[in-house]
Amino acid sequence: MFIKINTADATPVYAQMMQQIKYTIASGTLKPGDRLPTVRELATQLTINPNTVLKVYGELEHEGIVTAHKGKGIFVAEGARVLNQQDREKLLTDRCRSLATECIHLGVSPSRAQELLEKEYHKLKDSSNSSKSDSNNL
Amino acid sequence: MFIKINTADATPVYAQMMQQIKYTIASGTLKPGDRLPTVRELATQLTINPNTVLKVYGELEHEGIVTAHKGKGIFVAEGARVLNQQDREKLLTDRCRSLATECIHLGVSPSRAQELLEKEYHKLKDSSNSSKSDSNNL
Amino acid sequence: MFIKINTADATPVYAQMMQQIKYTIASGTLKPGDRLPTVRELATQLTINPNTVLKVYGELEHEGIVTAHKGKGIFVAEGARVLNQQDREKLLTDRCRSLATECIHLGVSPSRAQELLEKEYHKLKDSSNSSKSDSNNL
Amino acid sequence: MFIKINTADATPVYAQMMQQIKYTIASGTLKPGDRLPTVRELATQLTINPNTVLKVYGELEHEGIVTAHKGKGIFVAEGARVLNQQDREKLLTDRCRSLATECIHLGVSPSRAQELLEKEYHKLKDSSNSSKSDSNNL
DNA sequence: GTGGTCTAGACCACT
DNA sequence: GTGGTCTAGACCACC
Repeated sequence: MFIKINTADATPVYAQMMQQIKYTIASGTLKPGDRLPTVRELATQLTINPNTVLKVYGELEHEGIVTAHKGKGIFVAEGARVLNQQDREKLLTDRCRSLATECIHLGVSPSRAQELLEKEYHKLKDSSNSSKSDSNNL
Repeated sequence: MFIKINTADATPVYAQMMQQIKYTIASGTLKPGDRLPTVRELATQLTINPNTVLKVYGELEHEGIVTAHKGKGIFVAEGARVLNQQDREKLLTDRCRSLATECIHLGVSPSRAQELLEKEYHKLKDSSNSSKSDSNNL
Repeated sequence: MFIKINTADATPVYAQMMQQIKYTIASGTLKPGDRLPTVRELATQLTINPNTVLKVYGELEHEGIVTAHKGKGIFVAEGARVLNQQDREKLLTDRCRSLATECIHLGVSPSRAQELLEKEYHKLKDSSNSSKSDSNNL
Repeated sequence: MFIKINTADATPVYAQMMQQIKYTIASGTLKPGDRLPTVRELATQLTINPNTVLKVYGELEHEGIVTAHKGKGIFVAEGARVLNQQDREKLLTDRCRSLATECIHLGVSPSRAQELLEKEYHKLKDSSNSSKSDSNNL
């Protein structure tokens, strides 16, 4: 699979996994209805505890990104949107504030960040629309 | 003052602080020999526990990025590395990709994120300019 | 504390706890800002594992009913509403369907259930408005 | 047919089924000697695994509520207890209190819940009446 | 064999 | 001493 864990990073393992799974789905590498690796598969592959994977999948299910079916597996949700406009704005604002903070510390102009954001966004969109040339864009 | 803690982020407070201080030094905004805020200043300003700040400074000193001088304060070490523009862009690109991922999952347009980014950036800038009585400019 | 776990019940321990904590808050026995028992307290008192309590508190935080502060404790949230209208309706409809199902099986008219619902609702509301006579209404 | 499974509920499928069958018998809707649906019927109708139904019937037989006759089917046991009106109200009151609790946390008026309750009740009734070709009336 | 609950206990982040 | 992450492993519900 596609996940890399950096245990040296202070970011919790489960948070790293969530970010990367979200990315994989956003990029179209995994599409609605697709089955994700089983809890045990991911756990053994990443040499982490199954409970950690379980937590990740639980959180993703809470966010409406995947749905679990006992005895069957975990699947990418059919595009269900869960958060309302207000919550979305709040979440996004948090993220943007963090990014703005980094711009300041790195001494990079926000317009450059905006360019990069747009570029990355369209990369993701393009790769999710074309099922074939995924590998180029990762 | 430029440090902003995002409690919504899963990243621990101390890690956020370290990253931001490192970046500020890496960008050249803080130069070798510059004095950092005292433990007490930072703690009261960010409304966090002094022990947390102490830990951050201890860790930074351990990494050779700052050096403590008893009774004087904490200073940026002489050997502190400054990243070039390319390195900084690479770091920023990672963050922008994460943000783009969130945009897709939240179903929000990138232009909205760009607006928010700009808004948050200027908010941060304004708040740092208006606090002229800060003892230093970290 | 106020929680009773029935291990004979097929309902998971964590679900029983959530229901009862929600009830305690809804009834006003616990008010916004009040501190809940610590993870370890609840765990030892109910002779269950701290992780189970942690899961309960985590879920409640997800639902916006409590907020956690590291090193301080867990507190009843200040009345934050998280779900949007659509999600609320969905959740409530599920609950009503379950209740309707029980009415049918028990051979009780829905109007009787409606009466009981109204009665219980006002009991909760009354007990949350009057801080003094709580014990009577439990 | 009267059994409805609510997958959103944390209560396991088999437990929901057992409760509903017990209640139907307790209310006198199903009387001693009445025949229950076959395992296969119930499984296909509720789109669940036959093993789950098998387990439910096995458990009910173990509790002495039904008796299996090879080649004939499953029947309500002669000694099955019928609850009086008061017992049934007590059960229902518990559920109504839970629903009232949810109303408060969701910030929804009880009258809205009452509407939904009525709506769901009639939906269930209609669906059970329209399925005349069901082999029995559980 | 799949996801999910629960236990037991180590270790970390923060006050 | 607080909540939170992670591990290790048993057992259950469901397919």
